[in-house]
Amino acid sequence: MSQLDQILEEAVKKNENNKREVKNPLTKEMIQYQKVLESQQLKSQINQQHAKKEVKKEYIVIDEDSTDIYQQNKIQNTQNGSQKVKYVDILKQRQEEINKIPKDLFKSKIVIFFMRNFDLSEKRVKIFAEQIKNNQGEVYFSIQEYFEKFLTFYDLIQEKNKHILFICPDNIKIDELRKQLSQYSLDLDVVINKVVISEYLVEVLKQKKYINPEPYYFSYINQLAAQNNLFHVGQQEEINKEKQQIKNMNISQSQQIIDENSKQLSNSKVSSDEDSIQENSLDLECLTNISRDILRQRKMKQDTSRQKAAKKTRYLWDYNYDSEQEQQISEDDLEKSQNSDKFVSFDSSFEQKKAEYADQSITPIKLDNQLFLSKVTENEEISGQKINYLTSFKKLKRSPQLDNKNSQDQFLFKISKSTIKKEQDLIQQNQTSPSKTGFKNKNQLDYFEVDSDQEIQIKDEQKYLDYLDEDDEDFSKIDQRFITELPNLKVEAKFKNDQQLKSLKKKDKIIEIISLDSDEDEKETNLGQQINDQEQPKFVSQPNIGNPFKPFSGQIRRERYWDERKDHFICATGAPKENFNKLITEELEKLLKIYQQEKDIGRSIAYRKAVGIIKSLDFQIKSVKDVQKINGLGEKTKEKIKEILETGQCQRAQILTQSERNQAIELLSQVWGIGPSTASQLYERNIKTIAELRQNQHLLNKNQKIGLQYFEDLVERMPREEATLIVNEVIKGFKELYPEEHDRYDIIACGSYRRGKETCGDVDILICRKDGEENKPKKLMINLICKLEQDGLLIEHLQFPRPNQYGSETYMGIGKLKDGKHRRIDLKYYPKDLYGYALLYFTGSDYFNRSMRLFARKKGYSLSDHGLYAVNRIDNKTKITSSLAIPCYTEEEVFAALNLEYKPPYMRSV
DNA sequence: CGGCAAATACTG
DNA sequence: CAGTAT
DNA sequence: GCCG
Repeated sequence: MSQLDQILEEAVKKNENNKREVKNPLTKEMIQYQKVLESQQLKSQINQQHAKKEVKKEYIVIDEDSTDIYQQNKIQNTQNGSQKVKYVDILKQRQEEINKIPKDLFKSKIVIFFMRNFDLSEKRVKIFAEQIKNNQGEVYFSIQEYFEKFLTFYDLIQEKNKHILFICPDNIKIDELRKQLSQYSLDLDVVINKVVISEYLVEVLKQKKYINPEPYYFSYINQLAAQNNLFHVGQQEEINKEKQQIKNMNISQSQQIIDENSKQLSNSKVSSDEDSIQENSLDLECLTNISRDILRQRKMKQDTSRQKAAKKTRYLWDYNYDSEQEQQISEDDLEKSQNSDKFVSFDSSFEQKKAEYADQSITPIKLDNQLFLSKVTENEEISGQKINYLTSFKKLKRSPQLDNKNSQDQFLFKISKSTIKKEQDLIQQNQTSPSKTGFKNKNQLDYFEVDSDQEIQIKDEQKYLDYLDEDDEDFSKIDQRFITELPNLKVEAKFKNDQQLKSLKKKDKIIEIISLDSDEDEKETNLGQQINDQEQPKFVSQPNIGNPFKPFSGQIRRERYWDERKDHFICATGAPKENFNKLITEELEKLLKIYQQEKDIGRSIAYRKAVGIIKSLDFQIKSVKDVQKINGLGEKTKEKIKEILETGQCQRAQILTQSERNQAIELLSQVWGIGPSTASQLYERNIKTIAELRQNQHLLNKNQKIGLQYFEDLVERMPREEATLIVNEVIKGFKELYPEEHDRYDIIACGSYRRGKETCGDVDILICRKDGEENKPKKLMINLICKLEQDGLLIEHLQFPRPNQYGSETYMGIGKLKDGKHRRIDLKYYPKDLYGYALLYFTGSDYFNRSMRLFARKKGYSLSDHGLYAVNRIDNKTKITSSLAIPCYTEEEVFAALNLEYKPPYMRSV
């Protein structure tokens, strides 16, 4: 039995377990059909892999002449003679392709290329430029170059009405573009419809309606990929035929095909003994692909059910979520409601694309990412050059044409041969895949233990590692197994004792239900107690398990390295109760606010950090020398501190806050739903005060209008006592709603309230099951909200809870006590597994969270309100996450997992 | 020079 | 899908 | 703006 069959069978079994399979024989046939399809796919993949071996040098031209590779290979190939034609063809093809673009597109136009990080090859740009010049157009290779030709302002005015076409790389950051343009007093929003992204030039042109939407063009890179059989271009009919054939078969026939295929599979394995490792690794790749497919299918199912739920919620939302009415909603109603203008369409973009292309008799191309990547990466040794293939891969992924929302996680990562071997041994030993359903006994976990002497050297992976600034430590040896997505490698955990295993089992509901120990039965603490200002509610106490992931020496070293340096992070030091440098932080916060408004992310982060650092000091700064050596405060900041110490204020801050524009923007962005961008847009329209805004409400959306309506109340911070009253009101409502179950839930006010502040901007209320069980009454949140609305607490709803993939729900609204003012109220429900993470997150402060997350990141984890995951970051945008979070049931455990000292909430006000 | 926390929802 | 807001 |  091949490994494929095992996986498939497992998937089928899982289906059975999940009661998805009906006894209807049709379903069985469908599964069988699926199996056949998959095995066919496998076969074709293998064939392609074999074919790949023979023609190796074809794919080198991905990034043609931007590097020397092209030249090198050109020479090689010229000597070789055989492949020369290929390159000539490509050049020709490129010319042809460009010729297809309507000539008058560039006629008499000014064309500016953004050459920074350009992803069009120089040759192609030259051809473009030539063509433009032939059409009486003007070409510039930077905005600067364009503006340099003007001697006087008068000259510039003359140009005003000319049409400028910007061509820029598709990886250019929109902010950068904006910045560049603003240097020349050009507003991005005005020119944006003249910006053309290079790689999908024609696609974009089509979308922007510059040219007729004729399907004559596929972007170059796609063609290249198509040449190399990476797409199924034009094969769709054949595939459909084949599919139809398989569908018409009966089970025994299809079984034959499966058998045949698996025979071929095993034959191909035996045939080349000398290359056995590679062959087997091939197998593993296929396995990965297929298991990923299965995962994807499962995810899609989840998605649809989630979409349904979302639709429903939306329906309820727009019909005042009458719970009686809800029961009567029929599928038809939902369908109708979805089609009405009122509702957002949930169609994925790929489906839309498909529909768009339907009348043009084009089948949208689906990119086989894995295959593509594997082909591309294979060439890295030949090239001998450092090319970021992953980036080019991502470009493909981002393509509007190919984009498919469900195609995330389709990366293929190299696994070292030794790892693969270990993996194979494991599979042979166990015969079953210890994937998520695995962990049948403790022994199975033990194999994950890696002796530090057996450290595996991996050179290939080096370039993928983004490990930091290291002189003394070589982190490149970290074993990639830690992050691999192969089903049986998903989690690599080693457990010190039974307790850890138990808690993980419990968390993931892995298999059997564990009989609860006496110590866990005891807890009945804090049930329904009133929130006490000082004493924090305790979750059912769990053994402090620390971090069960103790993977490899490289990772251990990495963690140690950062542990030694953790005093650079605020989350490790915390803030004293008192702020000794109020004057300084206040002034710096003014600057911070302004930079935030101006969207200067860099500076605002720097100032946020500086403010955090100063808040964390437990002494008063008397001279600059006191802060001389602190990491994070640079020259400029120190200058400003000096100025504040001497004059009591920062001149720059004063000047900036006094400007009318900044004042207006600050005022306007205090309205809930209006941020700096909207505020500055409003300012451009000459709206400077709330009264003026009230007269121009047509410019606002629903939530912004609500925010504006209660503006005067909402800008005020409420006293702590009022927040307590609101929380009590919510608890009271919850008790009345669920008289029997209420004491199983913790209802905690987080945010600045929990940090012990005297005033609160809003009330954050976290609802979480505390007795370790997890079966939430359906519609808990909706019911609670309705109830609170009936009680007169909630006045307006800003955001209604919707189900998300983690099972958490968030509600945002505006409430009011009798005789009180309107206040912002957030209600959040989190499943019990996320209790610690959620509490940590909503307690803040924002900078404390950032600092802690950054620390986690440096150590090789990813921290969010959904868990602490072991991750590997391939580049800054791509990360691979272990599928299981490190189980932390309380805040303390999160701190412990990161080897940080626990900080009580009042110390987190940085 | 590139990065700076992470994730979600809504809008147009 | 980018942008905005939280 | 600061860091590496």
